[in-house]
Amino acid sequence: ENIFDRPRMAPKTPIKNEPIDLSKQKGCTPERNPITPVKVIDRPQPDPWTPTANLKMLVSAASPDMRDREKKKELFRPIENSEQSDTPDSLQYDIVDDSMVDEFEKQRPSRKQKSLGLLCQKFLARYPNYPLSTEKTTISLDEVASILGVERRRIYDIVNVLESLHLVSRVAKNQYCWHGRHNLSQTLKMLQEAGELQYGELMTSQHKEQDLEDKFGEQKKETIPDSQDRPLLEFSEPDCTSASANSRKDKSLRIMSQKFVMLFLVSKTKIVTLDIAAKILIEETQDTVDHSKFKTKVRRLYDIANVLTSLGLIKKVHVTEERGRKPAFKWIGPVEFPGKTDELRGHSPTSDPLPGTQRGACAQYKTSATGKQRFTRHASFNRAQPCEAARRKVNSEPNSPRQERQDENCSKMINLAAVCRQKIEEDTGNKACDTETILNPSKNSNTTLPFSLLPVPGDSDFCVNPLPQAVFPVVQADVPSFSLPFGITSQASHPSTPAASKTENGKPTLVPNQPFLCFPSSSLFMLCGGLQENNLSESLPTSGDVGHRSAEAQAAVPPAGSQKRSSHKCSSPSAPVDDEEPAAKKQTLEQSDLPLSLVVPKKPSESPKAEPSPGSGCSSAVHLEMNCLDLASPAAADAANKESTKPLDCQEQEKQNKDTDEPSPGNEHISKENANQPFQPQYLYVQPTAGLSSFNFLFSANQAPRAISLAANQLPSLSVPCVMVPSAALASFPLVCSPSFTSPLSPVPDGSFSAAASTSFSMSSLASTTPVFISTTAVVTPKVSPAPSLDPQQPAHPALHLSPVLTRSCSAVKLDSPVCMGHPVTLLKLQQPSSAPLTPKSIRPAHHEAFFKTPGSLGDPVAWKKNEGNQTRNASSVQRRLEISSTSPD
DNA sequence: CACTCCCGCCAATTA
DNA sequence: TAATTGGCGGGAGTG
Repeated sequence: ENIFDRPRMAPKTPIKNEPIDLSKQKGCTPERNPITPVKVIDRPQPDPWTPTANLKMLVSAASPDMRDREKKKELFRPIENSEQSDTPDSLQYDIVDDSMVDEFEKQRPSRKQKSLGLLCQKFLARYPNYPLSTEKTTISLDEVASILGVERRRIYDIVNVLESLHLVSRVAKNQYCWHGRHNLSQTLKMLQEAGELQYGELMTSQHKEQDLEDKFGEQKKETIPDSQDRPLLEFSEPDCTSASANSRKDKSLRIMSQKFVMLFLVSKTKIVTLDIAAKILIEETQDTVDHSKFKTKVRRLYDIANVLTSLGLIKKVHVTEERGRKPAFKWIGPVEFPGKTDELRGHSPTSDPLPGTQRGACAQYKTSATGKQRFTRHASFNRAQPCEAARRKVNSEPNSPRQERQDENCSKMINLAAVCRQKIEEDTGNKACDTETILNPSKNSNTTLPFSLLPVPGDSDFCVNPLPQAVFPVVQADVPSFSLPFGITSQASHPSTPAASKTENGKPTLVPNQPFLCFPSSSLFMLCGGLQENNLSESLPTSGDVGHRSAEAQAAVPPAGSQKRSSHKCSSPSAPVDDEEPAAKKQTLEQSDLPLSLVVPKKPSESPKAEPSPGSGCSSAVHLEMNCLDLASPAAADAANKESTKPLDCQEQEKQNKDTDEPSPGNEHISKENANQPFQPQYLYVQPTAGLSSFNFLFSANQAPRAISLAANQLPSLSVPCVMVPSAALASFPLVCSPSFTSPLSPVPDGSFSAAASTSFSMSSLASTTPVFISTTAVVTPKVSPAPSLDPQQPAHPALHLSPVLTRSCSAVKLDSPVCMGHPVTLLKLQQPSSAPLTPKSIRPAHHEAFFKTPGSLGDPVAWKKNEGNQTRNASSVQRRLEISSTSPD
């Protein structure tokens, strides 16, 4: 809307909003400026000051001015309104009926028009969900405020929440960097983990009965008044370094936002009532339970909820309890995050492929394990290192205030994550086992994990280890031979493919299709999505799809969806996806899920391929998400979407569009937008397994427009979009990256999109690579000479886990594929979604950073950070999964 | 009247 | 010290 308006506005009066805008605009944004005048003009001048204002504005577009204008605005408003105005918003641009319009519209933009939610949508509309890695979009608060016609204060409300989810990071003073949803799954995953630690208990109990409140209250106070809370808090903050510091921080909207999200992620029902949330969030605890405090908290929660709603992560619902109906919000975002992210860990310092510089860039990302990464605002670059340290330790010391805090938080997060991981590891023994979670994960995987790979069989170690530290490593492990199931791919594709593709949202298609390759030892992975993906598809069996969907439904509501899921699950092992819980339903996830499920089925098929040997092979499931990457192709996406699935994350927004395919899901889901992205092809992800160090990924991402195109061209020959190569491998192989790329590559991958880079990669890689890769599909592979390398059968290694999540996924896998179970099957899943891509993170960051900061600061930290970034990106991209179970091919 | 939540004062932080 | 951030809560719009 805004966009549209703008144009018009410019000329005229644009803006709906208020004069303010105009004024601002004038000053600020040149863009519009052109006309800006209008308002002024129009308005009668409102004021004397106008002139002045103008001057000021002109003089400085700067923020200060902005403010003034705000004040002025106020003045103006009346004027404007009276004048013409316009309708503010959208109403109509046309003022055709001036009279009518003016009167009505102008008057009031109505409160709704000014709502934070709407504002947030406008804000989000300005940036792509999955920006190319290469681009780093910077957001100028003043500019945005002026463009959107609101005071800066409001922008802070939005940005703070977005920052809590890592969709943006603060770069400098009035500047934020837009990251998009690439990292969203990771972030969510982290939050979920953290939330489980902190709130797990509560939620569980609470959920059961919805009355969380009551119980809640009780529990909280009794049991843990603090304990529970605290964790989080701490989480967020390190030690508390200073109480003082805390004070503000703690309350911070950011933290509240994270906690709020955690509640959803932890909640089985995925529904959280405001009052409960408020109670929980009032850390203070019991003491002050003041009513006023509660009230304030609720206000803030509304603010947060509005933003989250705009992001498509939650939706407003009402819970009717005995007492009556209460306002509540339901999580409709992705539920599972498979991949989790180990990203952080993954990167080991040394290994990082990334160059220091890049890292610096990455710094923003800081990756912490999960999401923490926040970047610190400005300096983050530097911080990268610290982060790492922090993550290890948990608390980082605060260096600078904010950053520190963030860092701290991160660190806490990290710590938590670490803990989780450890647990996982421990569990690992089971490795595969982990089941439950896993299951979910699987579904989720899309979302979350971009890549989760699970190694199944043999790799337990891998899996495990990886997590803890570097996630990636796993991969490295050895996968001796990697097996790729090319065949699989193909197989998969056949059958369902078509259907699948469509069915789902498309997104999957890719995934399934994708060929994935693993190299055993060397560890290479490739993922391909084909452009074609659709076709290819391997689609998994449809059923899978179904499952997904159902899953979605389930997630949200057990009832409807669940069945399906379960069934699916049951039915097909592969389906792992489903998790039970799904509560997850998160749409996004769900969406993802769907795809997954699709995938899943395939998996089986795949598996055969994959499967390498148990031990040896890696089985991993990788999920890739592809984000749509691009949004660019929305259209496509849309089209695709419908069915396709996938894209999920990215698309959540889109989701809506889509509709849900499924019935059940339908409910809410609609949102799924997933779809779209599907087309996108693939993503390349490189997982770093070893935290990068070990692997390099290459993605081709089709997705990106560019990429795609390229990919297409080039790829065609190849089917594979992505390839992963272990670092070692790289070394060995020339192809990997061109030298130059190498390092970059890794990063790139995620970025995949990043267009250029990735592209290049692909290309280059392709060319060179040949040796290396793998394509999944036969077709694809053509070039693949490498195939040989592949060894399909060889076991792949699973191992890529990145994050704990991964682990889960792994487990899930197991579950899923019972089939597999016996065998050492390996599964590969790729999730595109955000999560997976751990590796990627690094990549992205790099990009970003590079652009921005880069300066020296980059240093090491950067590298890993980059990784994170990359991952993120990856995640965002559409997810796709491939699963392969070695064993069960068909 | 209850639910939402906009608005913007003003303090904490930063630069 | 000035500017940027952002907590906070009054109170208005909605239903």
